Amino acid sequence: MKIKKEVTIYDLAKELNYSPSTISRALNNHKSISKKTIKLIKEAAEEMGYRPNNLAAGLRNNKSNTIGVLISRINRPFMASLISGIEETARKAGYNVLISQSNDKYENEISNCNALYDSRITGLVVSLSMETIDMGHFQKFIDKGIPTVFVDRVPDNFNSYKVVIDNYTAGYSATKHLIEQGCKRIAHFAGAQHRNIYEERKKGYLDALRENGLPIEEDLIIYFKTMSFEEGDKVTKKLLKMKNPPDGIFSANDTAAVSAIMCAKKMGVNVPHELAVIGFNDDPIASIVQPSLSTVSHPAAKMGAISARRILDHSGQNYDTDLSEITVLGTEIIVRDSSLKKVHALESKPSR
Amino acid sequence: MKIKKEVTIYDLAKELNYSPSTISRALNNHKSISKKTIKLIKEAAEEMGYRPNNLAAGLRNNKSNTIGVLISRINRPFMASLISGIEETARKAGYNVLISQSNDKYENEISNCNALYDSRITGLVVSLSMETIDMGHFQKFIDKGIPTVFVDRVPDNFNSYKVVIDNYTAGYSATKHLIEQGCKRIAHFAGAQHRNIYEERKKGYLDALRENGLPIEEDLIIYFKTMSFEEGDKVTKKLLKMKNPPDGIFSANDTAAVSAIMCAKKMGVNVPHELAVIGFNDDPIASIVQPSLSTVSHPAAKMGAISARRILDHSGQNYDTDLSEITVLGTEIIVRDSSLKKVHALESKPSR
DNA sequence: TTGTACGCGTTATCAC
DNA sequence: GTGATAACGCGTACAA
Repeated sequence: MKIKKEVTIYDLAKELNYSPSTISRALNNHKSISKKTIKLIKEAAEEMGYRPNNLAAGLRNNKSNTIGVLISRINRPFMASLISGIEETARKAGYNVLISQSNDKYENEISNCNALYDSRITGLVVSLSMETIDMGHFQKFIDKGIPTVFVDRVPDNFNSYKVVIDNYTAGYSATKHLIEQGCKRIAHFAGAQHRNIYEERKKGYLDALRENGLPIEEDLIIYFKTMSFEEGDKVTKKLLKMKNPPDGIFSANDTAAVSAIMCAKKMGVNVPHELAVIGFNDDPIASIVQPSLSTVSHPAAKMGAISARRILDHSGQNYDTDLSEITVLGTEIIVRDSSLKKVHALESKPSR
Repeated sequence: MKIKKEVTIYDLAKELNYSPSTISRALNNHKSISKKTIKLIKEAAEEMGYRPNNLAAGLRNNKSNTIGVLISRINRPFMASLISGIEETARKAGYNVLISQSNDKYENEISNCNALYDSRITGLVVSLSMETIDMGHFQKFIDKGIPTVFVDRVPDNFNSYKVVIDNYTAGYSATKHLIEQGCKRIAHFAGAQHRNIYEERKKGYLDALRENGLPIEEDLIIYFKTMSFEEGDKVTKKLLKMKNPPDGIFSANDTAAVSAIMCAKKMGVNVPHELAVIGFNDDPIASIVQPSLSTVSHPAAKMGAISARRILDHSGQNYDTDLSEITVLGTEIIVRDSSLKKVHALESKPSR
């Protein structure tokens, strides 16, 4: 099979009797080229099947119009939506998106960092792996003035752009909601505490208890390792077998919350009346489980879009590393059936 | 903020009193360089913070060690897992992954195709948009010898690598399963028929009915536009209000199947006894809904891995466009509660 | 408004 | 085992 030769600006130049520079300028809508010439050249380019070579342009400009994304795992609803938001925004601006997943391993995060750096990405969007504590591998991006945006799982000891939700307030509100529903002994499914999103959610939980005169019981705070369905199932079983079981659960993610609901049902514990549950993220499963799971909305796609925006807005300018701008997005408590102990005036509660 | 200058092989050359070519060769483990020199140079590179420039290497070699991915939407469980599989395989081989989503629009697919082409990707993995009929925009990849792999939603009028599941057999088996459970009037939620995955599933459904002596009723075959939850809800309501409603549903995706279950419950129709339901994909919601949804497994991550493999295996070699190798993966019927009319000897049915 | 000439960082080819 | 050189395709300073 014969492989067709690439059409370059030189071919166009020869064909149209222009110099390569004129071609280049025309294709980039340079102001010094007349509209007419631009049109002529672009049409010829189209016709001859010319396609720009991003590699060459990137080498020349020392940047590739590519946003790098470094996350833990793609196949999680939150992450997929995050990427989707990034991609959409980037694409509209003519940028490409390079993705890599760390699988929550520190080592992978480092090597992926390098791979992305080697591709001379224009900017980087990161959601830290569970393991990551040291941030040294990100320094080279800062040093080279490559805008770096941390999303959701952000570091607290590293100066850079950050896009987060107000985890503290969300945790507080979720807990408060359970209290308002009449819960007296609320358990908390907590994530790894060195990832500050989980720490903040727990702080909100603790403060909500305190401010409402409820005692804090260490037994009711469960520190999860993975927050998986299996882990949630095991933990819930244990909790419900206590002599004095909790009457509410605030889980830091939906997966564990859903497992709690299903476990409770299996054990004959009524949700929400004997056990009210609220999760976090608003994953699709939250509206499918029955009773449907109350949860905290997590604007994943929006966070992705904002992160991409941060990078695009830097395009060309120098990157001021002293500026550590933090964007904090609000969340909303989504009340469904799993926490509705009191029957309100509401006739029907939309489950979706 | 000062931006650090890039360290290049020239800097290394000057520092170590070698020529740039030797540095380049050493970094690429060229056989003609002694182990000792290689070690020396690599250590110095590490120490001086050298990082290769993929753009330059890509320009020189006319390929970028990057796999391009073109799909409809990232935030669908199947697609996210597919990408995850591609990324994992690519990463291990030192390749990057560039993603783009068409949002099921033909126009977007074309422009994304161009964007990926412009980045001189090594290979392309595609799952077609719902709208796509004409395949012209993929021709340039073939012409240039860039291996192109179609996954799941593949064309039938275009010669190239394809990775699919056996949709016909899956559709047949799913329907057969419902028949074995005693269903006599089985409805089918069908996807857009010009996407052959849906056409095949329907064919399997039809043949299963025929071969088991059940009549085919056009009223029971519903052609969906989006296969969304809302659409499924509406359709199910209508079906169940028929004078002679179906006693089974085979849905071409899980989302619509789950909506059918939830709709039936709302209307007081017992699932599975009055209405057995089986879906397709094994999305997370399938094991959460109650009764849990029987479905067809869809090895998304594996399909991604295989697609990436196809491309990697071509690395360097010429691409034989006459070879249209099709990889067909098997599927499995996952029996859960939504289709279990007959109580089998099984004591407990794992819901997950 | 357009052309000339050079360099971005790398690697393959040829020479020694 | 190593060095010199050209070339990949493009963008831009400088010149005209």
